Amino acid sequence: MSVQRERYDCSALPKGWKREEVLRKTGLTSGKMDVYYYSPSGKKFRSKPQLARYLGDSVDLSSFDFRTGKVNPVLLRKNKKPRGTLFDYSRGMRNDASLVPPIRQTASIFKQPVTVIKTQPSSKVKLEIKHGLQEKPKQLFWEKRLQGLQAFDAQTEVMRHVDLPAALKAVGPNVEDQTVLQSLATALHLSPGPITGARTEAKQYLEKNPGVFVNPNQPLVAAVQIQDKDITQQEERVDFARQQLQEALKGLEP
DNA sequence: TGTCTCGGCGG
DNA sequence: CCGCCGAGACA
Repeated sequence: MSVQRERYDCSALPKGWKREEVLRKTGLTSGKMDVYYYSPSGKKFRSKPQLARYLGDSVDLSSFDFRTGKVNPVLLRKNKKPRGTLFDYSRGMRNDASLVPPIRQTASIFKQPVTVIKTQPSSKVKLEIKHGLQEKPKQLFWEKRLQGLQAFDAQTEVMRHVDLPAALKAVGPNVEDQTVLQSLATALHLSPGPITGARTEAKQYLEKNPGVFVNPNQPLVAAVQIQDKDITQQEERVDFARQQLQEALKGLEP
């Protein structure tokens, strides 16, 4: 009497997974089809979210149509990677709040971030609402939160700390060399503008009043003067690296 | 207690 | 309209 109780293989899913269709026979929703999936171990799944939670990222379900059980190349076209990109650098990246500069916190009653500017003489409060890209406020010395993080290689061995070139001097209270490096690397990675380092002419005031003398958009490193000597030195390094690469490629020839 | 089934909420 | 899930019915 009860129709279609059979579970069929589902080609879009790994081996062993079964798909089942159950027709509703009575009630207001009579005629509606319910679709279920069964894992190789027999666990029943009644929705795509439930399936996705179970499979994690072992199976990409972004183009999987739960209802039909097939891969649907069209329709779910939203999550397309931009073309021309060889690697998706965001894949596998940790969503680690400690690595992200502080973002603007806004009470949920507001529709968008609001900047309050107090004008000096009149002491009148002016509201400025910005549109488009918001400038993220940065906490002073926020890079110090990177302190103590260690890099691991593929074999999960801790990588040796890198020695800082003598020309790179830390700025700020109790900033270690490794923090300078982390701060610098982060700035190169995140900052849209040039990295010049912090101003140093006011170093004696800086630790007393960082709010005035520190530019939070720059890494915690003193401004560096690039000289011709540095440029030629770097050119030599690049030259050397290219030669080594050439040698290595020769070794790969058949 | 576990499974089956339909209702119904919210997108 | 439909995906998803709660919960009643039933064993």
